[in-house]
Amino acid sequence: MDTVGVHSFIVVTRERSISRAAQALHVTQPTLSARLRKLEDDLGVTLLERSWDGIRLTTEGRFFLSYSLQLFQELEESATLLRKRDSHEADGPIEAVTNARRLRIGVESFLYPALTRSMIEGVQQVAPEAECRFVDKTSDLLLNLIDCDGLDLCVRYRGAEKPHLISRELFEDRFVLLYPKEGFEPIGEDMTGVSQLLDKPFVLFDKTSLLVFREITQPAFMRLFGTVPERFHIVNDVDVTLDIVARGFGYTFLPVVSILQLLDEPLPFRVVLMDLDLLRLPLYLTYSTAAGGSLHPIGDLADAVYSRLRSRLDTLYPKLAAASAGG
Amino acid sequence: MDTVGVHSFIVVTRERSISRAAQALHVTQPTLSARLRKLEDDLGVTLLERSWDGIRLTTEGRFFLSYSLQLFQELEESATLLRKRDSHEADGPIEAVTNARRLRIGVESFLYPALTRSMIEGVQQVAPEAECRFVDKTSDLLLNLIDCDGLDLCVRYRGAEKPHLISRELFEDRFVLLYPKEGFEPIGEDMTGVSQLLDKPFVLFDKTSLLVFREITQPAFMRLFGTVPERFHIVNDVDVTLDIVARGFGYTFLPVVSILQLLDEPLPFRVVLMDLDLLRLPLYLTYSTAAGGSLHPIGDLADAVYSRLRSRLDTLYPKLAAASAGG
DNA sequence: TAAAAATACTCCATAGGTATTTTAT
DNA sequence: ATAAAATACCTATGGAGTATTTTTA
Repeated sequence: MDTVGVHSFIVVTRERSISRAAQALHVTQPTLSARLRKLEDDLGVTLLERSWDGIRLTTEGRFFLSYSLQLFQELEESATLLRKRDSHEADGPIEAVTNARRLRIGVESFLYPALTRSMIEGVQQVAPEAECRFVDKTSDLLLNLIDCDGLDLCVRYRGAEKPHLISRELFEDRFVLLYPKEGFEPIGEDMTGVSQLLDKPFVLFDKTSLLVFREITQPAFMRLFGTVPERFHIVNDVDVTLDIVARGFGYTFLPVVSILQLLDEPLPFRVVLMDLDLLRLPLYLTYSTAAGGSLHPIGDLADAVYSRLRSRLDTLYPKLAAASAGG
Repeated sequence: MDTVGVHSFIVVTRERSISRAAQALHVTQPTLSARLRKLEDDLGVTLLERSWDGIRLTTEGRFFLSYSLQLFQELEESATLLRKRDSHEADGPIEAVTNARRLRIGVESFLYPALTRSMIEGVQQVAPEAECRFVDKTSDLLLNLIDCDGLDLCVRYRGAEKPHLISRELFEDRFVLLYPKEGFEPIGEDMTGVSQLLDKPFVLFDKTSLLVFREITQPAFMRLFGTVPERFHIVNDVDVTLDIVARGFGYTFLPVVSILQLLDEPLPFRVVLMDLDLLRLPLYLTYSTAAGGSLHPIGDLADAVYSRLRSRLDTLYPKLAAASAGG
């Protein structure tokens, strides 16, 4: 698959016609038709419904469009920045990003609001002069990054066995069901009355990774309800996910750890710890002993971050019990 | 540029050798060398330093790697999901994402924590039964999305004049300089004493868009300091940016609006409103009157969201004055 | 001399163009 | 009849392979 195909698709979508898009792209209409067909063949799906008066997006086309736009924009941006740097028009920020001495730290997106603060504290303690980069990504992407030496240290679900990687288990994460205080009967530990939730939309946390949904959430739905919810809100931020539930606009379930930062105050929603085996995920601190990390005392650093995280995570269940009782 | 090139680059990075990567990819070594050369030619920069014992990433290579991994992962994921859906292995979540009736709302990343709650309130008031999708993206990407009918409504910097788009100005955003309470002399409104900050790293909020840095932050640095900071922390979340400053680990400047959600309590850092013309950005509510939106009363919805946002934004300067005086 | 990468050269797949046909109103 | 998209066909670029050379420890 090439970028001209993706770009063509984007322009066709914007112009709402292949012929018009062909003009905009300065290619002939058959050429553009062929590009689109090739893109569809590569993906194995139909993206556009062709008709005499232009085109319409199919369901698959709508889905792929959001990816395409982001993808293309990121590619364009990185290429632009690289070229500008090459011609000495830009420097500061790229130098900063690619600085080989920088300590690069990744956190699983679900846990970013909950755990990043503790990690900063650990770094400050051991390496107060270090420059840092903090990113939140899916666990899979974090593994790829650390494997390619694009990351020094990360917190992610599931361990990683590689020669140059060290993983230490932090916690066995479980899931909690979150639903609004108003408008629902309390749901028991055994999930009695859970079906009343199906009237509201499920709030799906989706940081460009619906695969997580498929692997974890979907089987859980089948066990809980025997079906998948009909209505969804979709959000790409944990805090907004929680906000929506607190406002009574939907319900959700999330890893327990991802609500850790809220447990010091009364919770604005109801919480039930879900006792399903398939919703248990080991959480690891993984760090790299490869080239990039060697400029910092990466072992000491991992120790400091580990102990900060552990002491924070140790407060989770006591706080959760208190918060549940209080609410 | 094609995906095999990017994928080749990723594997070479992981294997740390072209020959070994060639084996892993089941192609010959010259083929892989050619792919890499083509990728470098396309980008106009050298990504790898070749040597007898393998390869090393250049500065540009390190920079491009982080983009590549994300890019490739997103592409793979979208392709996988599309194919699974096509073979009826998956449905729920993709149906949900692509549901044509869904109300799709975007917010500029800088302002996501500050404004999303008000937008949810507006939607709940007018369309309590709607299913929603909330995303945070850069202003540029939001414009592309709404232009391709991938979004119904968004809050973004700068207006947008297109036949099917309506824009209403919400606010003229300004920037605030944020620095730790401990370890610094107070900085005046006229920026006296600002140079003491150069000892600490600047905290750069970077949601995959260093272009924002180049356009806005860099000229501001030149005006403030006559130079660009030497040290940077890089973070892709506004809340973590604020955390780092609060902990005395660096300083930053941000749009005023992006700290709105903190102004109800005493601020954990010091704040100075920056009086530079180049740091004034009009903020707009933009919505689409094209196909997608027509299933909702999009005009009414925009009105409700607009008035919620306006009343929230009206509290900003009074609260900021109170918070600054209190700190 | 051994391992890694680059170069030279051939072959074939395919992307792009022009001209034409099909489809729907 | 018209506007949009698909099809047929030709050409030229370029990506993949094999065989060989260069580089450096």
